[in-house]
Amino acid sequence: MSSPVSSASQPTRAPRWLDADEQKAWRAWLYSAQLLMDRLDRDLTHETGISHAYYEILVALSETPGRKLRMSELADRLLSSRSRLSHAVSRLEERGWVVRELCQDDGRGQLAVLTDNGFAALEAAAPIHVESVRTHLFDQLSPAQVEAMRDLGETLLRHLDPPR
Amino acid sequence: MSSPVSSASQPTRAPRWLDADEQKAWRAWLYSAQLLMDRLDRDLTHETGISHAYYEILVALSETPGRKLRMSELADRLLSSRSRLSHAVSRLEERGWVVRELCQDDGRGQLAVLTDNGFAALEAAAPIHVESVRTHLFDQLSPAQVEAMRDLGETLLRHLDPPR
DNA sequence: GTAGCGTAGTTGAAGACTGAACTATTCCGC
DNA sequence: GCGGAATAGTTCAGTCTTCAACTACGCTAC
Repeated sequence: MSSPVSSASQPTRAPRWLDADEQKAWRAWLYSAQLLMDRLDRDLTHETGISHAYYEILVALSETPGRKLRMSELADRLLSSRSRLSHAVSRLEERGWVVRELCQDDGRGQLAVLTDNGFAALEAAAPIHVESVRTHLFDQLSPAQVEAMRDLGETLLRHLDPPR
Repeated sequence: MSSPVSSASQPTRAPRWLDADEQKAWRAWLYSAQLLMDRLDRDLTHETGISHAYYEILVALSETPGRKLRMSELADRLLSSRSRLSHAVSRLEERGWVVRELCQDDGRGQLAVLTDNGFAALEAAAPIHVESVRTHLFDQLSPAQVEAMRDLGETLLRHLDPPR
């Protein structure tokens, strides 16, 4: 924004404030989302030493043929900035869970490759994480609520991250 | 966790893996939540210079009689750690939007008080933020979806943050 | 072939978050 | 009153994220 002054030529539209119901819905969604993400990350970090951010990187690599991905492709899949991913991969390299490899077809490219140690760490962590997701999410919801969650998520995704 | 070895006395239960539908629902929720929060924070930060975290502090204070709250009370309302809040309030103090005040009834206590400048900053930011929430959330959803969102949020809140 | 532009990825500095350690005050039982 | 436990809040060090600057390579047209 910039000028809070409302002028005749470009009148400031009246804000479309949220009504009480919308407030309630928004707050409930926001707080539950924060608490859930926080809880899942804490469970995972405390029980396995792997943060959820790192876990997602390992998962993405493990699901790929050859267990390797271009840095930019990986960043896109994880909704991460390239910078963030680059830092994170460096840390995972220090742990010996990932190595970087030059990309054959493109001299600019780098591949992040999951090591056997990295895969083993993921295998150990996965049951812990899935149990946590069950406990704090699916066990709390009816099948209809799960369906609603999916519908909601997909609707928002179509707007926020339209399929390219 | 600790030992990945399954013993006879304490057999490792088979992980309750997510099926394809659950995966889809979970991913859709997770990604949409990340994208939405990210988007709202960016809109607000770029257009007003106030991060969503700071904004929430200002809102909480503004809604309170006297526009002041105990640090711990504020932290609880915002689902924030005391440490995080303490840092954030220090930054807000540097901006002149909040001041700390000694608590009369409790010598250990501190009050965070919203200044007039802080209130003005909030007044300027609020229309921007509400428009952003409308655009990226409510404008995308049907009334039924809004209701489902609220139901979902409240259900999870009862589990994650049971009313004391 | 080479200039210019776009893309891939890394780096560094600054801000923000976390958990643990620390100070100061209050509460409670005796 | 007083010693010990609990509470309120801050601080520190370490980690993570962001943004902008930077290097390096590829692509296109001349």
